[in-house]
Order: sequence, then C-alpha cells, then structure tokens
Amino acid sequence: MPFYVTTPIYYVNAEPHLGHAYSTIAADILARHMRQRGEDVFFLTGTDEHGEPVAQAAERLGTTPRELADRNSVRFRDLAARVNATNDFFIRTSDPEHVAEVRRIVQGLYDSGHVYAGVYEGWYCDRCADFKTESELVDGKCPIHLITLEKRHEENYFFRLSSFQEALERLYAENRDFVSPGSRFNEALNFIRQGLEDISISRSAISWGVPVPWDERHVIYVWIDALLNYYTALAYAREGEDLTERFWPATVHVIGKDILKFHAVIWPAMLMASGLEVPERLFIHGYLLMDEHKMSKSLGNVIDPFQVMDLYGTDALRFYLFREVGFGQDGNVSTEGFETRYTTELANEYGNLASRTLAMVSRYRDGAVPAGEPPAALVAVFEGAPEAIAACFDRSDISGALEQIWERVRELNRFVAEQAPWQLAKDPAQAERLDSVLYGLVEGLRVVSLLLLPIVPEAAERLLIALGAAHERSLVAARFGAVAGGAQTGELPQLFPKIEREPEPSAA
RNA sequence: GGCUCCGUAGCUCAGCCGGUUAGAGCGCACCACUCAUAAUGGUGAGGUCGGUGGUUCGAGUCCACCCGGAGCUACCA
Repeated sequence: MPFYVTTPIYYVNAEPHLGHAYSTIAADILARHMRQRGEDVFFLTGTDEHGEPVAQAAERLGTTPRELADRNSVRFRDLAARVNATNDFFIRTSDPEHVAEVRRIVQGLYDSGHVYAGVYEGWYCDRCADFKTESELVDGKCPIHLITLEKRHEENYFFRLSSFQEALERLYAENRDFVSPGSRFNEALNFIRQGLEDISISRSAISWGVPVPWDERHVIYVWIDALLNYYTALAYAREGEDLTERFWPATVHVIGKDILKFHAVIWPAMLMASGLEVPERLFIHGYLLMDEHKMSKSLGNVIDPFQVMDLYGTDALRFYLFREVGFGQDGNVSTEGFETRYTTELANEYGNLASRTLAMVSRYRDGAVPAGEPPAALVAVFEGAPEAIAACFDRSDISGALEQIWERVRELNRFVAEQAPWQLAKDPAQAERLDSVLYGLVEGLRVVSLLLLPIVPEAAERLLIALGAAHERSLVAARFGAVAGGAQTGELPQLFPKIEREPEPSAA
C-alpha cells in the first residue's frame, strides 16, 4: 500500500527550532514504521519561501528574497538531516516546477469559475503594512501601534470557499478520522458550520510570489502556494518519473495546531475544486511548552534542538519528545525532564539492559546465543506486540506505541531479576534453564529494538548488530521467537552513556 | 456571547460500551540482588476521582447545574 506522509513546509523566515524538529521527527517515525511494514512510502518535507515577510527581511538585510530563501532553506534541510529524517524529497516553493504547477492549478480554478475578481475591504495599518481583523482591533486601533486605522480596499481574486460548505460538512460526516485528535476534528467542523466566507487568494503590491497567470500584477497568496506543495512535489521529486498516480492522495499530513484551518478547511476545498482527491487524514500535534508557556526567543525559554543533539545524540531527542508529551497534546518539556528520561529510561532501563544481557551471554556462553527454550513468561509478554504497536501507528499514536514498547522493556528487566541468571550459572544442573533465560533476553531485546527502530534508529541498529541480528529489519521479524539461537554477539559500547554535565554556572 | 475540550495519588497522566478492594510512570521511604552504564527488582505510602443534585440494583465512567482552567470563533506566515 502506498503511504504518503508530509510535514508542514517551514517558513524560511523563521529560525529552525524545536517545533520544526518535532514535526519532522514525527513524520519520519511514521515513515520509518511503514517502511518496516513493507509499505510503499513517500515522505516529504521542505520550505515555504514566498510572501511579504521574506521580501521585507531580505530588504532589511540588503539582499534579494531569493538569496535569503536559498540561504535559509539550507538550514531547514540541515535540520532534517540532523534529526535523521529519511525524507524522500525536500521541496522548495521557489522550485520552478512547483511554481509552474501552482500557476496551472490556480488557472484551472479560475477557468472553472471557482475564482473571481473581487474587492477585499479591511482595516489597514500603515505601520504593520497589513490588514487587521475586526476582532484584533482595540478601540478601532491597531493593537500593536495603537494608531487609528483607515478602511482600505484592495482588488483581489477570491476563491469560492463558501460554495464548499456542504461538501466539507459531508467530508467530515463521512470520515470521522479525517482530522485527529478528535478535539481538532470538532474544532475544524465547528468552524465550517459557522459558515464559510470566500477567501482572497491573491495579493497585489507584493512581488515575491507566484504571479497570478491571468493577471500578473498579483501574486498568489502564499498559503495557496504553500498548501499545493503536497501535491506538486510528486510530479518532479524523482527525476524522469511522475509519482502522482502512485502516491496521491496523501495518507497523512502531520501539522501543528496553529495551521489547522488552512489544512482542514481551505486545503480540502481547493482540492475538491480542482477535481483532486482529498488527503486521507490530518494529524494535528500540539505545542511543546516550557513552564506552561510557548517557547519564544523573547521569553528566552527555548530549547535549541541542535544543542540537545550535540550533547545527547539525535536518538535521545527523538525519544524524549514523544515520550514526554503525548503526541497530539500540548505538553511541557524541560532540560530537567530530558535528563531524567535520558538517564532513567534510555541509559538505565534500555541501555543497561543491553549491557547486562550481552555481558552475561559473553560470560556464561562465550558470546554465543544459546538455542534455549523460549521462556513462557516472555512469550506471553510479547504476544501480539507488533500488532498492538502497528495499531497505534495507524492512528499516528507515536506516544502510545512507545508506551507499548516500553512496557516490554520493563518486563525484560523484571524477568532478569526474577530468573537471576547469575544464580543459575553457579549450578551446572541449571544449564538448560540458563540457556532459556539468556535466549529469551536476547530475543526480547531483539524484538524491542526492532520495534524501537523507527524512533531511535541509530541505537536500535547498533544493538541489533551487537545481538548478532544482522539482517532482517521488518516488523514481521519482530515476533518473539522468530530468530533461533546460535548467533554470535558482538561488542557494544554503551548505547546511551551517562552524560556528565557541567553544573550550570549560577547566573549572577 | 457561541462551540469544543479538560479538572483522577506531591508531579505527569491511563481509565473503552457504567459493575469486584480506582491504576501507571516519576518523586519519596524501606527491603532484596550483584549480571550490568552504583544499573535492576520488590513493598509501602492510602487520592471525598473539582462541587452539588439526579438517573440506576450499582457512576470516576451517563444527565443537569455550579466552580476552575485551556482552545477555537477566518485571510501574519
């Protein structure tokens, strides 16, 4: 089955931060998991580059929008690589292929009567160079500059969003998991039910954008341009091949809650208007908070993902984000929480389990995994595990999958304590039992690591190799007992070494 | 104002279609073990399940109201 997953495309004006890493890692975990299931996967990420803010920033820096976009896009590409994202393509909305396709699609909307010329009327703030909504106004003044605003008119092209009211309501009625979590589904549906207005999809007086094909005085509103990336990329992501047939419609768009409406309302309407299929579902994740507040540079409460990865590794970050905060919810992250999870779970429970298991196999059986009887206790623990985890991933429930996996890790540690192999080793009469215990541990670790592969790919791979499980990486192989004994284990440096961190120099 | 969601052990949260003594993880206390990255395992501490009133043989789990908190209520991306 084709599985097409996307991240939002990131606006090049922003500094790559933890939130970007979060979306990208989430989509990557889903992509890796589906590949493990043998599905035909396409994973897309990229950058959104048009629009006034980029043009303004470029002007401030004395450069061109294109140069600025080139420079900043690389940083997002670097971030994706740094978090070990396995994206199949990195789209930029400035790609000529994308631009051409956006023009073609928008022209189609115009030709089919879904777009018309109209007048946008609103309160315009000169200082912001921007229109304000009624609800934003404070006593009829700009909330930022507190100056009286004038009513301004602008000729725009409008998309008949209002004509998709019923179609959208039907989409939601017939597809209860079009948007998840459920609260976001309700939020989007509620918005639709309130009545949709047409939206303007062009801007004049801006030049950094995709020109409207039939009226080049205008450029296409960046959001229209940006949303289309999910579709346009397929046509040129692979040279000499059009993947559209194969992967459209997208399986899941991973997005943050701040861009819900664009994806849950405007986007499906645009697709319907263009005669294209709508995506199967959207998964909306929450915000990563610090001390209950959204991270922001001005508050100084940011976690730099690069810094974390430099210190603890990429796997640790990938693990932490989905372990600490239920995927789909808002949640607090902190360096303290990070260190606790890293030490207690990755280093102690998983890493140390690997160390003790390998040490015992080496010490008691010269590094050869014994062909023991699968211990009944562990057979029970792993019964149905791959299926349970796959079911979580089918709902994009990464945190749920991780919890399922971690319960097994804990069971393995419990098993070691109960069986006390070091006692069995003292009694030659217990050799068979020791074989069984050691085999069970190796096999349990192998299964757990296979299941963990999408989340902590580097560490899980290293451990699998050390366990002598050289080849098979599919989910099918994650069945307890699928591999018999006989493998030779190898050396394994600590998977997650304890990090000695310099005590914070107390701020004066 | 309207709509949605939430309020369960010190902390973070599970509790599906209502049903035996309300659970997990962290933190804390004590105990056990020594294979291991001084790691692991066990036990305990007893929370009016926000409040009140209902429905029911029986409600954390359904209904009403109240208190407290969060989000959305359209064109910054």
